[in-house]
Amino acid sequence: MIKIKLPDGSVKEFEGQISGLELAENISHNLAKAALAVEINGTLKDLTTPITTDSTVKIITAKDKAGLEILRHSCSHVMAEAVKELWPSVQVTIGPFIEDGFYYDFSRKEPFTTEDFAKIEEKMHEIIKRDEKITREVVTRSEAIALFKSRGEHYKVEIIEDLPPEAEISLYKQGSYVDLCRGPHVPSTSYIGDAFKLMKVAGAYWRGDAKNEMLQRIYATAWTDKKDLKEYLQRIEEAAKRDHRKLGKEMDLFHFEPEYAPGAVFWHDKGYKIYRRLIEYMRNRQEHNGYIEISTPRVMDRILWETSGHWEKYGAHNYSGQTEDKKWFCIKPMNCPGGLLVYKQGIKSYRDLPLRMAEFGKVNRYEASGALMGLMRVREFTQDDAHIFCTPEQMEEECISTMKLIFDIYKDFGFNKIKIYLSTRPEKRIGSDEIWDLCEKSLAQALERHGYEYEINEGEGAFYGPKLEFILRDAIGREWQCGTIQVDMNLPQRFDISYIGEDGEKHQPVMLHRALFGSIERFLGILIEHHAGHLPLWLSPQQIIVAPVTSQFNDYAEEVAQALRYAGLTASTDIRNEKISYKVREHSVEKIPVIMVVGAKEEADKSVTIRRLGSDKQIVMPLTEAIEALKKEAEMPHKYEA
RNA sequence: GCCGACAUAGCUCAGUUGGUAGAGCUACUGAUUUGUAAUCAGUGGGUCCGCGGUUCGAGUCCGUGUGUCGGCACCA
Repeated sequence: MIKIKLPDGSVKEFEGQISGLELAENISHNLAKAALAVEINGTLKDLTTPITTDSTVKIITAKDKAGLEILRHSCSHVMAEAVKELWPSVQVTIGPFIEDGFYYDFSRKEPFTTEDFAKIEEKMHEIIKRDEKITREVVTRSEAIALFKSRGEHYKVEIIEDLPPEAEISLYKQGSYVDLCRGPHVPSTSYIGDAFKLMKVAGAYWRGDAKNEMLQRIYATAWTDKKDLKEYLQRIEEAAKRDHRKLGKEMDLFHFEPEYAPGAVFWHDKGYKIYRRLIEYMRNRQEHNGYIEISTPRVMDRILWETSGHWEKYGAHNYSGQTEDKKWFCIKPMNCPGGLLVYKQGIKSYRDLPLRMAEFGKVNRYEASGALMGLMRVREFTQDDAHIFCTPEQMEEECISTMKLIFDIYKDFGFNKIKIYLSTRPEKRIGSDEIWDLCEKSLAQALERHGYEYEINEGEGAFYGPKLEFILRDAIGREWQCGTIQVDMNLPQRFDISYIGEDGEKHQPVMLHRALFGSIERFLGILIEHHAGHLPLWLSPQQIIVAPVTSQFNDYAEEVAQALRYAGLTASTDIRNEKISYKVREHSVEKIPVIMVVGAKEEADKSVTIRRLGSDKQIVMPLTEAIEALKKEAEMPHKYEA
């Protein structure tokens, strides 16, 4: 007699062992039809797995996140089977589910083409129609190795050989296809349905290591039904419409010169206005949070980065060169040495700490050519950098207040969902383990004491210290890493900085590196995509266009624009001899937030007709009222008067 | 950097099996005085990414360099 507890709290009793499928059938016929897998005491298993002891059991369907993931994983096996049927000499490697779908990495000399996609998809539909049973089998290590060797699957053999000795080795079979896999999977191929699509082929290193061979990765998306698939494809289209590279051109914000300055931004008037506005905002917030601001040279002797350790680790990614006097200069790739040199001016007392030293520093890094991506990844960018020098006792409080500032600032830009990662010591690092222990512990403590949820990124810290990373989620659900706080006890040591403590003795301060936007360029790109170009009024470089209906009202249009400008708003007139619909269209494409149309009526009663970007409603109101409302809306959040 | 695709007018793109480059928008000129996402007509506009090769002949084929895009690796 075994007892099975179900998610609704009810308990069912059975004479002997029972499989997930039989259990589902026992609950309801519909559930049995929808069942894909089963969760036994918190572990996902195949539907056919026998339940032999008292257990808590949940039947997994495509409605569960886990169900959809299993479906995708099974679909990746079907794709691999299709590829093997079409090109038997191709070797398979790994094929996990991912967000929105799955991929499979293949080893094959000839590149896969998009024409191959149609063939593969057709074969997959065929396999699904065959409704091949998917079965699990546990084998010994030597049996598994022999099997995959005989099939010429050398990557699989390598995976098995690297498995820990105690690992259970399971095979999943469907038709003539066998894969090494932990599972679970759907019971047979027909469960997968037809809501999948091969998306793209890309290179990927075997085991994620650039030293290894490059495989061909086929990405695909898979859903429970066609409707979800269609929605997903529309989501991708929507994301393409928001692409900041496309919008940047349409809004005339910036351009690149791939020939002369790859990865460096040429800011146009409007783009630079936003850029300056972001700095103005951040400067304002920092000044009111006890920061001072400095500016240090962009070109300095490379000795500084040899001292910091950056040269050894990143030398090849720096811009540097020798001058006539045989010195090696380096365009700064980060601002820290500059800040440290400013700190070293004069003697610091414990009374001077915490010393929060900000710098909007332009830095250059020779990023790998393949890493460049619009404003998101560039070779020349501006950090909203700051270095906080403090005593070890102040460290936690400084981390907390910086975090509070970060969340508050992101809120002003419309980002409310923020993830935190704690990145710990990497393999290649400087400093003793004792220092690392202390730094990591204090960051974790700061987070936990104040109830922040976070995840750990093992080994992803900077080479001089652990870091907190702040990831924000945009309007269409994409995640971007922006802010960071890094605890550093190594550079203070290397640059030999100190303060005089209450005891009259010299002590070494802790250095926190922090950036909130991260890079102004990148943050601006994220903002464009987040708002799909519809920037809030306070960030818009051109807030208002006043368009007269005919040239008869040019004077009144100018009068309106003048009044708006007096109120501190950015307003221009469009007195071109064009139809009003033409002007509306053009300024809408340029993402101008407010279009004011003026004609006889408006001139007569000193009013304006307002059309807001993204709406086709027309609102008539007195000019004075409009100015007051827009002036209020255009105020920078958290603006403090000096 | 690696794998793959791509590079044609200011922009978006077409260009057959190799035969001497085209559309729409933009710009310019003129007409039109217009009430909320493209008024009409005319005129301009090209190192077909660079270099080399094959060929009687290359935007088209081959090699190479540069860059862009999609990923991977990297991200102080």
